[in-house]
Amino acid sequence: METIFGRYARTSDCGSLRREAAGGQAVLMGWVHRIRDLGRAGMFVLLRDRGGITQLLFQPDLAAEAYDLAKTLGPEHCIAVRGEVGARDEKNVNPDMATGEVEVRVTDLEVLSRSEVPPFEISGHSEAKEELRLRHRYLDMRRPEFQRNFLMRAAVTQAVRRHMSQQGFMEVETPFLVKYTPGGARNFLVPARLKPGRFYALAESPQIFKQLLMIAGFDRYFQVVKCFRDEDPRQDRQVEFTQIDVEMSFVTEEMILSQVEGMARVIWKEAIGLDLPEAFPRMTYAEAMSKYGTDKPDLRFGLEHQDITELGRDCGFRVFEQVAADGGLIKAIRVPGAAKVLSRKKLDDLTRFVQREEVGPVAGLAWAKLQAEGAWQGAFPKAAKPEALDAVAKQCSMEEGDALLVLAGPAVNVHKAADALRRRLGADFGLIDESAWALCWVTDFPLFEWSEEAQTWTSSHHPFTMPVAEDLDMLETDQGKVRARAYDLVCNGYEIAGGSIRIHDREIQARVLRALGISDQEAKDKFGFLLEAFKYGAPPHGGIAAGLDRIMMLLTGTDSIRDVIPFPKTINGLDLMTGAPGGVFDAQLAELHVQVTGTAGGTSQDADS
RNA sequence: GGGGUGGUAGUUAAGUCGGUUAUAACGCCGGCCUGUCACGCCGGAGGCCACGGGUUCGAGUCCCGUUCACCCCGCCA
Repeated sequence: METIFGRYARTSDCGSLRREAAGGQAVLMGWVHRIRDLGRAGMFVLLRDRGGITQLLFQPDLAAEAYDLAKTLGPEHCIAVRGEVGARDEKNVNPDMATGEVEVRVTDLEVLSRSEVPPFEISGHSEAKEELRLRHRYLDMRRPEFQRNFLMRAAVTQAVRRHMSQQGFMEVETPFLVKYTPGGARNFLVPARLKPGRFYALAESPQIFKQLLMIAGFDRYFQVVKCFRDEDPRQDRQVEFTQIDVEMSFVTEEMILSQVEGMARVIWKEAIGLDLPEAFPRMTYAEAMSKYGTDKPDLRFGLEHQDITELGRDCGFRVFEQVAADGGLIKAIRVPGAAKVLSRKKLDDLTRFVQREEVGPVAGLAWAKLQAEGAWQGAFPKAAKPEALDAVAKQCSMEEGDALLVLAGPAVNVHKAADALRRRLGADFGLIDESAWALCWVTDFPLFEWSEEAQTWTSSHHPFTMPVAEDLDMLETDQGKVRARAYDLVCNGYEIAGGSIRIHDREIQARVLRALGISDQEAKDKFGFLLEAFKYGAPPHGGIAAGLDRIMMLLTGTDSIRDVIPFPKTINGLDLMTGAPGGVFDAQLAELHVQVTGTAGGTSQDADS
């Protein structure tokens, strides 16, 4: 038997052979996916590589030596084979396989690398625990679904680069090691060996640099770039993640939004062949909060919130009257046709759910059912004045057989609880169209948020966000009402991009910084270089950053961004495969002039214990 | 920082009220099988019940702590 590797090149990958190839010679290399030994009939081996899976046939009559060697194969052995492509008989065709019409009748087999029995089945159907899969990430990534995800990601990234370049954007790299700036996300810190006692920060985004690129006259910039944020990871958040970062000069919101819509169309087309609409619907932040209780509403289903605070003010139902009097919020969700389905037990369950949402106190969950012939059921309708009840029913468009769920309490809590409740109901009642792509712009965010902790106004977006022109007068007087020229792109309940028009006017910038309680000296210390740059003819500019990981999570239909990041970290920020973050030796710390005090779980002395 | 769920064979899970030798499926190993495709049949091996304490005559099971994974809040665009 001839050796194969180094002597023959692969004739194709394992996903390419079709009936037309029958009769020809094939050389394939890949991993043993599955083995079916039928004794004297021969041995079927599924060979897998990035391209797909091909069935190999080993028979004693065909090639005794190859057959005997094949008997020693095990799962995940890496092999090379050579043989004739055979068309399968009609009755042996496997319609579920892309290569199901053929098989390779192997005459030569070379074992390139044997494999121990892997810790979990790559070809299997039962999912191993996440912990184990992350520890052996390179094995998990062998699975065809994973390879499909990453191939799609690569295709999307390429399509974005191609499209953006065609649109006149230039790709520019910005530094990761940057100056620490307080506010916003917590930074990872990197000690500067050459300047003892000083630290770099890992960039949480290229924000300031892309603005400087605009001042530099680059006009249109984009970058596919890693960002670092030392905050607790989540299903849709990692400490390091990838943004498609975009900035443009001489633009208005309209131009940026339409540019991003074009990019999104390219992405969806490339990834799943879908044509998104020319323009996406828009709603203001105020509308989103009012109807959905969140700034990233899932628009694949209804169940909008109704604000019935005014109707509750003098309705006869004590709880509501009290909340209205206290300046709280009352929100109702009409659940069509749910009067029967929402049993007492189910309602109790939902009550526990909204109170368990750790959203702060809400006054429980009131409910009302409209039965046949206008008969009401529930504590609220029983206590409420008839005219108040009618008004509520009218506003909520109640029909017979509907149920109404009502939350009352402090506005922030009610929004949060009603958002959670809406999503829960949507899922429970199967109202979510899983095949839908509900993209939507949310605009007119508040410029500032009050921070209880710091007892000061903070930027909702960042300090360089341009206020809406007609709100400028309120910068000194009514900061909470000032709207920002900021926008988010939301898809199916996930924020997938966010950006703003930036301030290019030094006077407005100074007023915003003052509103944030940042003194001139402080501003100079923190981002003096940017303010300095604004002195030299800064063009009007704005931009956006899209979360590539989240977009890929949605497009691949996976439920965590971990599934579209090759080497993700756990919820504790650990890399279970490499053991990062690991300890370091004292000598390294000494060189950095860094001392470690608290060493919970591992000392600095035994590196990588 | 807070709340929740979980960790039992290589894997996924079951394990009753605290009580004999800890089950099953898949995988693995050996054998059989002339067309399988999640092949099938027969047999076999495989366990520090996450870790550390405690209660008890006796702990996989109860209690306390630790740790890891996942979900949520805080945090984070």
